[in-house]
Amino acid sequence: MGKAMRENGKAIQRLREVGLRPTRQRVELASVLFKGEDRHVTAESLYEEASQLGLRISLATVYNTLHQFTHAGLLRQVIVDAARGYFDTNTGDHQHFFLEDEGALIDIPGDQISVAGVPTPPNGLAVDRVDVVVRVKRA
Amino acid sequence: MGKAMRENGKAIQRLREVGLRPTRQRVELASVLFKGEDRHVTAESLYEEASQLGLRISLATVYNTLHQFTHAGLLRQVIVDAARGYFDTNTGDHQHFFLEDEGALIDIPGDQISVAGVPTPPNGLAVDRVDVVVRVKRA
DNA sequence: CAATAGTTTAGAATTGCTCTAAACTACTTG
DNA sequence: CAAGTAGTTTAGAGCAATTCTAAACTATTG
Ligand SMILES: [Mn+2]
Ligand SMILES: [Mn+2]
Ligand SMILES: [Zn+2]
Ligand SMILES: [Zn+2]
Repeated sequence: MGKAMRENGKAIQRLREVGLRPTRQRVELASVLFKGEDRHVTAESLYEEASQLGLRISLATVYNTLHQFTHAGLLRQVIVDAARGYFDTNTGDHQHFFLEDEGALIDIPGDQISVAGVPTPPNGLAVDRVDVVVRVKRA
Repeated sequence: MGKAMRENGKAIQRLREVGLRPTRQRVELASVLFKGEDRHVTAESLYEEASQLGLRISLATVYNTLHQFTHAGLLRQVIVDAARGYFDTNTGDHQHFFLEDEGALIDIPGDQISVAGVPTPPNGLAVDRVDVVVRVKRA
């Protein structure tokens, strides 16, 4: 029994838990995304990576799957760049460094950073999330 | 002497100060942008507004002008939505509520909100800016 | 095993934005 | 105050990221 196969087993279980049919494409993408450490991907970068690994999945499916995983709570979206959407396998409370030169994201643990003094939202609105982006550049 | 004409006078002065030729298009857009209170616009929304006012300016010029004003320090860009770029007439230190349902921005004064515990950036990098976006939704 | 509901896909479409290069105009200089 | 020229505007083409469409496919259920 290969390593990929065991990874796929875990992915299938995970997909069932959140109510998504474990299709070949979803299982393969979940295996790639959740295999090792937390990571940040774009649709295009994940499509590239999957293609490199020999997985045959269309770009449209990568987009669909990223959104489905996000709705299911397996991923979260990070908005740091007006040109490109990022998806994050770390769904816990945390913030980001954004390396503007290379377009890379680095996690900042949620308990390390704190935002104080957020005013009460305008009437009828509730805070959904507070995002902190620390934009960094070559010194 | 009409009100618009006085507005234009101020706009011309302002453009000269930052080294931009006061062309008809730049003067008109500056008048619209800096007439009253601080505001947040998208290229499309400003183009719409100018058109409504009978100002004849192409969309390409609106894009060019927004970028030129930003480089000149008259505007700043705000990244809150992966699909659309926002420009802000308030260039001072402040943060934002983002109303996800309507795509609107509301300023939070910079002295009201504070971010503590930002870690030292990775080697060779320096903090350019710390952005806080408070995403709010219908309660 | 059907039947069916959900999924994938190629390719077209859409969106927000940038580029090109030709026409135009603000500023300089004689 | 005429050129001259450097900078500006613009229509339209082009582009990159993303979404849509609708026909082919597949996981699940009975
Ligand atoms: Mn969006
Ligand atoms: Mn886009
Ligand atoms: Zn992250
Ligand atoms: Zn603002």
